[in-house]
Order: sequence, then structure tokens, then C-alpha cells
Amino acid sequence: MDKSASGEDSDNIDWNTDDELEIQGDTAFSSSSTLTTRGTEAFASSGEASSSSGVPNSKLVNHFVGMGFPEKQVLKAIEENGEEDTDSILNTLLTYSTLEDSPPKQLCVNSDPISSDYEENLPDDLSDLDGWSENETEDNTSSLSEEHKNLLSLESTGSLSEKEKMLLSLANMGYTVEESSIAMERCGPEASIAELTDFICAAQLSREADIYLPDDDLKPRYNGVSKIKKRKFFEICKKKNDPETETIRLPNPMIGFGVPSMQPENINRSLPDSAIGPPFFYYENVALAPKGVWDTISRFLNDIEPEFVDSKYFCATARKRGYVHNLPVQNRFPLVPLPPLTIQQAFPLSKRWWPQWDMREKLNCIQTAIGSAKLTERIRNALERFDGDPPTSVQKFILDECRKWNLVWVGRNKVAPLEPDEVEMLLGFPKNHTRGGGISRTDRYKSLGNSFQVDTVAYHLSVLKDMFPSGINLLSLFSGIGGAEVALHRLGIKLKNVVSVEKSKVNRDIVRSWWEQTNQTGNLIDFEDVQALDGDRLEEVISYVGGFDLIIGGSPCNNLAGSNRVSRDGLEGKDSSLFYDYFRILDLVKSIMSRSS
DNA sequence: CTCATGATGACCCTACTA
DNA sequence: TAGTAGGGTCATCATGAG
Repeated sequence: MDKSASGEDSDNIDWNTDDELEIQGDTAFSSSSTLTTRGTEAFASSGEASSSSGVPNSKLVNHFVGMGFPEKQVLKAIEENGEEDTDSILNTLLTYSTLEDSPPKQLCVNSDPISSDYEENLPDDLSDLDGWSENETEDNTSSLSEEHKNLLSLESTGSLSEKEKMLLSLANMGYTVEESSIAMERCGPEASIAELTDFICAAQLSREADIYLPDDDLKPRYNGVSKIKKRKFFEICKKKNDPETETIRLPNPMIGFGVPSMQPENINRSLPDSAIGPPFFYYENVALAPKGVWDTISRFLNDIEPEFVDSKYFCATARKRGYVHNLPVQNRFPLVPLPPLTIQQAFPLSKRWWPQWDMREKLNCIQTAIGSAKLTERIRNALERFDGDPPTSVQKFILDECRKWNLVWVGRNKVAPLEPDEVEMLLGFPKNHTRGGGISRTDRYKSLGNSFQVDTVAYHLSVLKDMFPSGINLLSLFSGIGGAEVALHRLGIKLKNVVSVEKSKVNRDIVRSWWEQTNQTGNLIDFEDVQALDGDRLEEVISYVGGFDLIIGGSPCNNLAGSNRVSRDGLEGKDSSLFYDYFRILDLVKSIMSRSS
């Protein structure tokens, strides 16, 4: 609707290849091929290298001249970067050549022809539920305490002290400012959010927590917890103070309790009684989180050992994730048809252009951002200086960038980032799952980058098929583009009622659209905000659907993920702390369901 | 053999600009 | 809205000393 550009689906990047072959450097190949050093690092450590004398090391200059760069540029690049950092010199040289050689650019316009207004489609008898969802989430500060609002307004002015920031975090998690203050006093100024929440939980439980007291201001939003839980919380607190508690380590190979092609030597999976369903639950997040994060997650989720799995055993791309769940691990089966397992199988057309020195068989983790056009241009310019294989140092530069940005070969000397529909395929979604309906290309990459790998999750969920032949009721938190829903559907597990909570409207629209296109016969009810899902609302939903069979969700990872250079704050980060809402809601659902059964 | 040390590589990203 | 630049943590591996 808002896009007026109309574009065909044809290859929209068509650099004028022939124009730029004649740039300097035919002399390059012969001289560079005589070099015996592996990579440019050798020069940095060579004894001849004279530092800061102002006269560049002639060997170093010759090296780059030998690669086909003009001497003038080489001298300039060395001057800018110093002699030590040969990688930067190379990078600068490649930038120079890009600037000089850049061909006339064609804009890459990828318009989405499909646009549809989608209508809310809720069961009539749930219209009231929908109503409160919409109303509350429009302005979800309306139900907050005065103290909480004050903190929020202070936050916007950036004038919060450390203590106030902590208070705000706790308040955002649903605790009252008062109980949070008490906890902070008792636990001391150094206490982490996890310690504080543990303290609050323990305090809660120690004062008659099983009794439902809706008007008690000191009560957090989750309530009605069992006595087993009470004991559990004290164990949590005790364990944390034990210095000998060893941290969780990642397995190698990262195959969890097994992947279709491989089984670990010994599977010893024993769940604590308190963890045994119903309901089943399944929690997901990035495996390579800062230290201690998985210990905390595991501690909150019944001390269940996380199952760490790399999706490279299920598809052509890596995706290292941890899954905490109480599902059985025997008799799993994979989705069929099996997806391509290597880059070559996934992109057969690329084989023609794939240089023999690029040995990648699997792609790295698909992220939310893609490589830039300038980079792929630099790579092409670097390659076109040579008739045959480029020197090792250039190969290394290109391979490093290809790995960093998941580039694939799409033409002679041409690499490119993956297209959104290729990402959909790699992650196990139907083609065009995220396309159209008003979502931008950038947002498609973002939503896909934040999603499950469907084949991996489906393998874990496959055990549900025999257990629930008539279908399941699903509570899906942080649904995103519906990875869990797609996985269950592809497994042939009927979705009776799906309550889906997802903040992003474009993502909700994607799931709704998928739901309609797949002729589902169940009900899809969606909410926006996990934090607004309190005990009362869950009771309403549970009494409507008759209890959940599976509670699934992967809470935000952006404060845990390695790619975040700005706010990798751990589980207490602004978004990743929503994990505690997964825990809170899971706990509530369990206690509500155990009360009513 | 164990252990310390350093090198290498991967990473569900955010903030700015035009 | 797309494009661009931007750093640090952690696990693994190789190496060498004890």
C-alpha cells in the first residue's frame, strides 16, 4: 500500500561485469605467485620491519604491489595504518580500489506485490478477552503504581541511579517497588536481579503464598504457588551461595540428547518430579550467552539441564541454541522431507561459481542484519585483479568476510547475502512466509533472524504426536513469526487452541496470515504483551481453552547475543529479562491448572 | 601427563546517517 | 527505510612448560 515501486522478481542486481576487468594489475599475478609466505602477517613479525622510521618496509610494499595495487596507494595505506596491521592495510587498499572502480550503481528495489489488509479473526465468545488485550496494551502504564511510573519517567530523562535502575527492572518484571526495595536492602547493593528475585520469591512463599489474595499489594503478579515450589525456592537460594556450584558447560558436539544422524554415548535424562507435566513446556535461547545465564535459566526452570543443540545437524546453517524442556527424549523423529544439509545442496546453482578454496559446507548462524553491498563490491574488485586463484592473504580476507556475513557465491567473482526467501527455506519455513502484508525487507531479515529453526524444534516436539492424537492447546510466548506453530503443523499435530503472545504487529500479522492460509480449524488468539498476562487473565484463558498442553517460547536474546556490541547486559538486560515473565507465566499456568484439576 | 597461555573464530545486534 | 560502521565475550584449539 505504501509502496509505489513495482518491481519484477528478476535478479535485480546486475553489475555491469565487463566494464571493470581492465583495471591495473596484470603484473600482479606472476609476482604474487612467487610469494611463499602464508598471509600478510608474516611481514609484521619479520625482523626487517622498521617501526616508526617513516620509511616503509620495502618487503611489505612489494608484497602489496605484487598483489596488483599501485605503489602510491600502498604507501598511503601503510602510512594510514602503520606497518603492523597488514589486514587493515589490505582492507584500506581494497576500499581505495572500490572507490575508484565502482561501477554505475543500480538501485536494488525489491517491492512486495502482495499487500493485504487482514482482519482480526477471533472467536466471538472471546471478544471480551480480545478487548482487554487491546485496551491494556495500548497504554500499558495505566495499571502501574505511582512509584513505577515515577521510575519510568526518570528513566526517560536518563537520571536514574544504579539503585533506581534495579528497582525499575524489578518493577518491570511485575514486582512492586516496595517489595523490591526490601529485597535490595536485605541482599545488599551488589545483589544481582536473579538474587533479588529469588529473595522476593522466597519471601513471598514464606508468608502463606498458597493463598490467593487478589488485593494484597505486596503480592507479585504470580500467585498461588505450591508447597513444592516453596521448598524449591529455598533450594535455589541455598544453591546460589554454594561456591562449588559448577557452571553449565556447552557439549561438544552440540547434539543435545541426540540428532537424527547421531546419538550421544549415554543419555541420562532424569527430570525432577516437580518438572513432570502436564503441562509440557519448552524454552529456548542462544547457547553462547554470557557466563552464568544458563545456570540462572536452568535454576528457575526446575533445575532441568538445558539441551544444547546446533541446528547445523538439521539444516545447512548453524544455530547454537539451548532448550530447557520437560519433554521425553525417546522416539523422536525428524520432519520430512529432510531439508538440504549442506550449502551445496541448498543452493545447487551456486556450485558453478563456488571457488575451490572456499571450503564451507555449512553457513554460520543467520542473524538479523546482512552484509553490505559495498563489501560484496570490494570482494569482487579484489578478485578481479587475478586470473586464477587470488593469493592466500586475499583468500583469507574474503573467507573471513564471507563467514562473518554468511555470503554465498552467485556469479563470477560475485558474492551476495542470502535473500529473505532463502533464509525462510533454511530455517524450515514455507517460502514467502514473511513476505508481503506490509513488512519491509529489513524487517523480514530481523524477524527471521530472531526465529526458531523449525526442523530442530520439530524434532524435539515430535514426541507429542502420539501423546495427543486429537491435537493440543498451545500457549506460545514470544511467538515471533510462529516457528513453534509451523513446527507443530508440519508434524501433523492438530492445533486446537493457540494463544500466542507477540509484541511486534508485523509478526502477529505473519502468524495470522499463515494460520488462515493453512486452513486451520482451531482458534488463534493473540495478545501483545507478556507482561500484561497476569493471573486473572490466564485464568480466563485457561477456563476457555480448558488448559494448555504445551507452553513454548524463546524470550529475547538481544542482551545475551554475541553480536550485540552495545547492550550485552545478560539476563538482566532490558529485553532479555523478559525471561522472568516466561518463568512467571509458566508457574502461574501450572498452579492454575493444578488447582482446577 | 596436566596446566597455563595465547591465537582463532563465532555471534537470534544497535545506533547512527541520509 | 536501507545502508553503514562498530567490540567484546566465550569456547576451542594449539603450543609449550612443568
